[in-house]
Amino acid sequence: MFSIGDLSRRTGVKIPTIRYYEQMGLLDPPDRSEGNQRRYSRDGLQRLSFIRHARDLGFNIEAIRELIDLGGHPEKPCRDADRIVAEQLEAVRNKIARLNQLERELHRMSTQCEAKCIRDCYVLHSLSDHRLCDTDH
Amino acid sequence: MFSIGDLSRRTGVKIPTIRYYEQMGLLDPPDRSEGNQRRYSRDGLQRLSFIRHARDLGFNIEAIRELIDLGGHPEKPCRDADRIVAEQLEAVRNKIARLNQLERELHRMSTQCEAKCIRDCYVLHSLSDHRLCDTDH
DNA sequence: CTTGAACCTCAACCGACTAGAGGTGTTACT
DNA sequence: AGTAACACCTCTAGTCGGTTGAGGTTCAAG
Repeated sequence: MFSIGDLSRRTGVKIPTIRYYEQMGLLDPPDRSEGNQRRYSRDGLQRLSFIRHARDLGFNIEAIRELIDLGGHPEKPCRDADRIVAEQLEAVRNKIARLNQLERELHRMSTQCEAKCIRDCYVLHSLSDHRLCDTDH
Repeated sequence: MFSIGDLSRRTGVKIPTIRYYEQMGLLDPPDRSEGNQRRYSRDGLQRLSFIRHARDLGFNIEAIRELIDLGGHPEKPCRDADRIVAEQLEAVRNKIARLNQLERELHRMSTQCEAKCIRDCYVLHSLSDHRLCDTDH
């Protein structure tokens, strides 16, 4: 049996976050000690590791709930799990594309300013005037 | 003079968001009509465009506040503006690096699963077992 | 003068936590 | 058995950057 602190140390998930996951229904309410403290089984630990890993990969709480549900129905086709991952992959790729645009724009801003004072600062001018931008955003 | 709706249409910033920016001190409280409705000058419109552009580039409210303050002191050196942009550029690059890792991992998950049902689904197995990952996250 | 769209304020909500107050349980050591 | 230190409990409120809705007022066209 593990205390909430044990789980926290083993998974790297902070204690209040573990309680939050319980409240959100991602973790089943564990047994309690005589003094009402949470006592987790090895299953509870594995479940939390799963959640941690999924969060690290950027899945939101709702998606994780779905993935957990799927895990409870081993006979079902894994089409749904594939779909959830595919959606997440697309979301990540979109973010990357967007951030690459921003990176170019910011890099351009930071290298083109040769002014000595704010009055002529390229940074502030390009923030004020969209036409100085490369990409449309 | 522009109404808040005019500003919204011209900048693409939603009306409650404009009021929120005012509350956050990014926009000066504008004049009001007889009936207490906001009436913006061309300056107000430009200020909001500036904010919109900076938000699009990912600057947070605090950074935008700093940039606006800098704009009010044209004689100062633009070192501070450069620093803010450089910080943002680094933050964006870090996010990109992280998302590229996730992209690889998710892509691997989504292509390696050839199972027909959840029991053998590679997706769920790799979420459960960190050792199946390429990168450390 | 009326109608309907646009506007006002205020409060609550979103996601995914984090922080703090005020109180109780557990454990190691004497 | 007592005590000190630390871990844990619940509950509330705060974070960021907004969004949503209720309930009421003003504006502009016909």
